[in-house]
Amino acid sequence: MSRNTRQRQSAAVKVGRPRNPRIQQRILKAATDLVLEQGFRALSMDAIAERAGVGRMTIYRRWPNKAAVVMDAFFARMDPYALFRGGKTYMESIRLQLRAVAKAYRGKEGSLIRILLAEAQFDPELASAIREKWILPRRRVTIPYLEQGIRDGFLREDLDPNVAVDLLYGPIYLQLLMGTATLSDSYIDKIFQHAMRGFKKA
Amino acid sequence: MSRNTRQRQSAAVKVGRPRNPRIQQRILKAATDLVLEQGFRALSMDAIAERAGVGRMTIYRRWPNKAAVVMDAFFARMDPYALFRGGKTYMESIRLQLRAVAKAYRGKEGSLIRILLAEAQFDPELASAIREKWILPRRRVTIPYLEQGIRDGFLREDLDPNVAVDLLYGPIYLQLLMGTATLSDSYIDKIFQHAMRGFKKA
Amino acid sequence: MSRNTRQRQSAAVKVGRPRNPRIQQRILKAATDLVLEQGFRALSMDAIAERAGVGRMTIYRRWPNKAAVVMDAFFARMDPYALFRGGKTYMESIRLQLRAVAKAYRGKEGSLIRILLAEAQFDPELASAIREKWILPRRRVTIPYLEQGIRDGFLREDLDPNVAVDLLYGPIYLQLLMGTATLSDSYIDKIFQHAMRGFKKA
Amino acid sequence: MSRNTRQRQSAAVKVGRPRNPRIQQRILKAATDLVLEQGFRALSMDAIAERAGVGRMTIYRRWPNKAAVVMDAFFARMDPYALFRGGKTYMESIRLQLRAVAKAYRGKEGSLIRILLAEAQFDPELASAIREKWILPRRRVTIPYLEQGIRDGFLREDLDPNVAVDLLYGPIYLQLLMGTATLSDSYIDKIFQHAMRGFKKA
DNA sequence: CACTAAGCGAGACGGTACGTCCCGTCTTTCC
DNA sequence: GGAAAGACGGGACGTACCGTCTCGCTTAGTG
Repeated sequence: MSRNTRQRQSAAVKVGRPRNPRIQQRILKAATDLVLEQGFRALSMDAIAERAGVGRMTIYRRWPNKAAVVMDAFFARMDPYALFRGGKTYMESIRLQLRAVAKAYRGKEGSLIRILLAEAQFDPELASAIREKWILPRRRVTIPYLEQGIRDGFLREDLDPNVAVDLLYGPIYLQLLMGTATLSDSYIDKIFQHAMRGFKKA
Repeated sequence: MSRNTRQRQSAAVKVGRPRNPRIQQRILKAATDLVLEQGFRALSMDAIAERAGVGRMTIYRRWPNKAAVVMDAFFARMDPYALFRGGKTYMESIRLQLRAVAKAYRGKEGSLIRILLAEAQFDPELASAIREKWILPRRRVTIPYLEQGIRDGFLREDLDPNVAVDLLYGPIYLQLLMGTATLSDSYIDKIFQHAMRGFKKA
Repeated sequence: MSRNTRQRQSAAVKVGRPRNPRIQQRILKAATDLVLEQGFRALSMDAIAERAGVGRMTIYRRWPNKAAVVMDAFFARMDPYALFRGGKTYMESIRLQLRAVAKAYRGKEGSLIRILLAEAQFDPELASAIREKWILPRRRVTIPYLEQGIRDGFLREDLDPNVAVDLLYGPIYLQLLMGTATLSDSYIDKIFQHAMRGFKKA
Repeated sequence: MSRNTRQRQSAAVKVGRPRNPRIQQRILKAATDLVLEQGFRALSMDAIAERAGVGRMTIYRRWPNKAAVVMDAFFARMDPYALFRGGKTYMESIRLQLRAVAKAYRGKEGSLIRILLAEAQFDPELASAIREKWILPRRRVTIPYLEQGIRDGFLREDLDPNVAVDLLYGPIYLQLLMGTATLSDSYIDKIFQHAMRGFKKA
């Protein structure tokens, strides 16, 4: 599986007969554009179909509902960012991964994931899909870094990696959903720094 | 009963002529029950009205949409928890406040606030209402504690109180929305402890 | 009972305690004005009440529904025309009565009676009220004239007075409801003349 | 089957895409049944839709309001009666036409046209539709007969055909709306006879 | 003359129907 | 045989009135 995972199976799209991928793309683009231009409230299946110049059935043949469409639209965009690695050190990799996520969320992907997270509160299947396909993969990459850090004696022995990940990612999602701050790189760096050093004076 | 919430105006309810408060309560109870029993998707104005034994107009006279109803239902329940203080020290107060929020979110209030946060992604007015009336008040209490901690020499001088609050509350909302962990007291304590000490070995 | 029946009991108004007659008039005027200005579709109880500067209950205290209000508004205006007599001969009296009715129907009373006849199709009580209080009184005056005409040898022996009345009044109501002609005096005279002479060449 | 009603377009139904005619019939039948069973007041779009086993939108796609539905239901039933001809003489044809109308009005069609005439008092469009599509066609057939009768020297030279038609049809509508008599064949014959001979003794 | 009973405005209330919008399925027609 | 177009059953929306009710305020009539 290369870094950019070509031939990736779509996240939510129904399987079956091979379907015209051009149409798929038109639909995803239409959905994305509509969300960005008019917000999720204006995102009806009718609207997507009309914008994509497509029959409604053509959408339903591929996705079970509009959340699934948005989810695929999100993954189509997020793929390149997925599981980014590259820092010189473990902790640097974590920081860069945080930055990568934040950068994406600052852009169009932020609008999409916000919708997905919102919809997921009403749709357990969607919730589990997001968790399995988006949230957990990032954790699964991060946690071993932290464990390695502990083994290396760089991080505290009593660090709970799961809790640590929550501390790092929690603020990002808080900002994403509540908009109390911007997900700038410097904000991410502050989160990272504060988490590393702790609040208490040494 | 918190120190400063007497005579509190309902969060979202429209004002105007005096209205029968019993009916208000019946509506909020009906809405809460329906949400908890059947989820937000089953929560229609019709359903609330029928369950409450009330005409639909009676609801619309008070709230502009069903999210506002749920918001008031949430505030009616959360009032006692609001802005809890009581720790012996500043930091203890923060920890207890976190616990109080987590405790509420473990119960029915969690279902309500999840829905509200989700709806808020589609409804800027609701988003700002939640931010102003629920999220920010907690921050406004917490930040002075942190500032005092800095002045007292207990917390690092370069601590950014806003970032610190995000680190403390972010994980709670992450768990609330993603359900990757339970908001147990011990989880809260871990969050608090990790944030205080930092990840790095001293 | 004089010709113009002062102290007339209102047609449909509920009895009971004496009520302020000024208010009654304001309501009837408001109802009439609204019908004439905006048509019956705009005639809601709310609209009448608002226009009359009156509470809705004040109307319901007096009339059971808005048709009854319109009916009283009609009678208040039609009273002077009621059972007009005055021709030198019997047949002349009939003709003048037809003219009087037509004249009223050309004016505001036409709008009111049209509404009443229409509502009466859905409301048997109203139908019978109109029949008893408006239609039949006119017939009861006309038929003896016709019978006298037969006895006098002026009208055919085999004339059926009921059928004859229908022939005279039928066209008026047809025009009122279908608007295929205007209820001018000359139209009435033609009706009368045609009915008297018959279609067939002598 | 009348001479010139083939390919007749439905009276009020909206055009556009071809629609399922079975559904159309189900709707009209449901509407007719409901009117006859429970009266027009019980005739709501909801009730029609439910009775017909049809979504409300399906009705609105075809008719702008319930009066239009009833109008089409009326026309669907009245088509066979339309513009009946068949008497040996002109006057006989007129009489038979009157009888045909009266016969229809004695039955279910009477209930429908009563409702339509009533509604038409509140709905100018409906009024003009009834006038153009139902009332006037009958007049347009009758008047030439009368004119021919005049030319043939059978009817008076000073007969006004329009007035004459009013004399013949007026009583039918008077009875229909006021119910002061039954529209029996013998009543129709009396109307016809009285109109032909006139009231005055020869 | 004050008191009290009612009439009154205002409008909240439970309820029904409206006409619209969208969902997810189905059917028709074209390519 | 897939796709566009859109009709279809269904259900929620938010509005408009209905007819009833409950509030205070005004206003007569009565003791």
